[in-house]
Amino acid sequence: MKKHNLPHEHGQNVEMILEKLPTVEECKMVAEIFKQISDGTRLRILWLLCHCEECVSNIAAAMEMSDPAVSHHLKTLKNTGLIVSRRDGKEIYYKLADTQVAEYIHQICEEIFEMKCPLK
Amino acid sequence: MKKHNLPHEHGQNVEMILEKLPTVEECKMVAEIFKQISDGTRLRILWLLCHCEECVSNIAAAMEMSDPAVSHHLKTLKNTGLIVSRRDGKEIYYKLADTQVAEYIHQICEEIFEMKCPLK
DNA sequence: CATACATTTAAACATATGTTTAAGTGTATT
DNA sequence: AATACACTTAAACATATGTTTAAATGTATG
Repeated sequence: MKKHNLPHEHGQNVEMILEKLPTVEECKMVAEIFKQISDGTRLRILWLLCHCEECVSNIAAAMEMSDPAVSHHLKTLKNTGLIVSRRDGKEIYYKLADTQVAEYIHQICEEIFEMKCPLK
Repeated sequence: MKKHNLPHEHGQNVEMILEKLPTVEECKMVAEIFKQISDGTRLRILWLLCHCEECVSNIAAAMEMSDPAVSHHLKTLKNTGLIVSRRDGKEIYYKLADTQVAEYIHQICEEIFEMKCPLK
């Protein structure tokens, strides 16, 4: 239980809150997940993979982006464990991972898009 | 309704899904929100402001960071509308904004920390 | 086994991001 | 009005990130 020496003392009980403050390491880990959907392109790719399994060329075509650019994003999404891949012949298919975190991010995507675009 | 000419045709009905694909602009907007919690430091600051209203010096002390660094993050959080500020004398207090999106991000923070740290 | 296709890797680049240091602004106190 | 305090701004910097182009890898097909 670390003692936080705050320069100012106001009425509130901040010490108690600071005891529950997540550590720098915890925050880094969690932020890493959100970093995946902090880029418009990658969020869009992830949205697609939340709704179907697709190969790289098709994802690239849907995004109107180059294959290497898409491949790069797929790699980071995969490294974070949000998506998985399988090879079938010449093609490699990507889709959302079947994990608690991935499903949670999926849910967040659905909800936040509804929130920002209430007319749809 | 745009026609997406995909290079490959697999069994699934991707066209129907692509019609619902959020636009580049929508994704950029939404990603901008997640960008706020895609940095460990900023996520930690936001966590704190989800739980109390505090002045810059105290936030900086709690984070063990310099005032300007914290001030910079507060500015971007404020620009995105996730936090608000008020001056009281010499000090400026920041806290979570009272909006649907801010409350939603708050909720996400709580849940994801529980998810990543099930022992707490 | 040579060729074409699907994807990844690597190098190069431009841009964005987070932090520091120093200077500037605004508010209270004497 | 001079000083101290709280905070912001600006400049400078290092690092990270996203994209392109070209080359490399892996897989199927004639």
